Amino acid sequence: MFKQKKQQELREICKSRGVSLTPQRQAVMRALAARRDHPTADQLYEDLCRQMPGMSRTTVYRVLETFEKLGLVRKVDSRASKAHYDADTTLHPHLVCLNCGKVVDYQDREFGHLEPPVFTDDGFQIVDYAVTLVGFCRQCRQDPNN
Amino acid sequence: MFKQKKQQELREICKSRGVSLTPQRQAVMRALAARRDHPTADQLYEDLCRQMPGMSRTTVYRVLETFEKLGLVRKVDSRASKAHYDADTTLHPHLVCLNCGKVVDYQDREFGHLEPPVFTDDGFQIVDYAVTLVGFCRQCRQDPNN
DNA sequence: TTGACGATTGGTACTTTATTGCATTCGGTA
DNA sequence: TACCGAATGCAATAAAGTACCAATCGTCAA
Repeated sequence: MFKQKKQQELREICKSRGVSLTPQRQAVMRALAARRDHPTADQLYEDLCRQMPGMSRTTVYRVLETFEKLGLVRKVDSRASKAHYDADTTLHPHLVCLNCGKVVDYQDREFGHLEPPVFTDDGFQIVDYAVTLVGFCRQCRQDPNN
Repeated sequence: MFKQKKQQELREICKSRGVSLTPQRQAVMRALAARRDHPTADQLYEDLCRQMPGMSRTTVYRVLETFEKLGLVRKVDSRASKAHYDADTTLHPHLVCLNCGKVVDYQDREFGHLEPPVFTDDGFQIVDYAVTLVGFCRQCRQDPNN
């Protein structure tokens, strides 16, 4: 199961990078990996408050930032003015709903596979890319008021 | 010239959609179309303050929102937690710098041209998509402190 | 197993980005 | 040129994210 795998990876990375394996970090990873969508820091904070009273919003933001640096999670590109996080760091396309802002995986993980150059003519170094499909999720098409 | 073309388009769209052609709207369009990168609302506001004292930040936000609804501008997808705007509404890939956050066009406008389905198996309706190349611009590679 | 040390956390305050409400002013039409 | 609804400016507020610092915790060596 993905959730277990990520907990395992978290333990290994913490160990090898000399970073503490705190209950908060484990909880954030568990909460993120448990979701099939790609939540914002605040959405995760809400999940975590229930499971772990006393959890601080600041900590959630910081843990996610740390995870990003460790390569354990990724920020998802979207038009929305807030960061969405994905525990699956392999390259794959996302769907973003224009109505509710939800971010989920696109079924065909190979869709939009590209091979950008390492450098552009301008000297811009490309290290990553994202393919984002934008539209309206089924729920929002049925009931546009969320 | 692109700037002139967009001013023209603004006049036409305002007329046909029964929306006022205010000096503020013209100024925002001029300021946005004049830039080769894709600025945030606040960056535009700063440009505009110089050209048009008394211009309000709120107005810039509202005008951009209106333009988006009218199809005159687009928000650019990015990992950053703020909205970047592009006056070129045709589909083309962007480069985003991870260091300074700058958003610019990728030279090869045909790169990453895709044909996503109109509906996914989940019933998600796809109306648009974005290809974003992520990395480090030349300036930031030479001087990572901005 | 314990003690010490540096890393991490929680809380608060603050910044940045964006939105809302409302009185005033303005653009477009008659 | 006067009217009317739309748009603006200002101030207040909301939402998203960051900085600071004292208190606490996880890790490692003894």
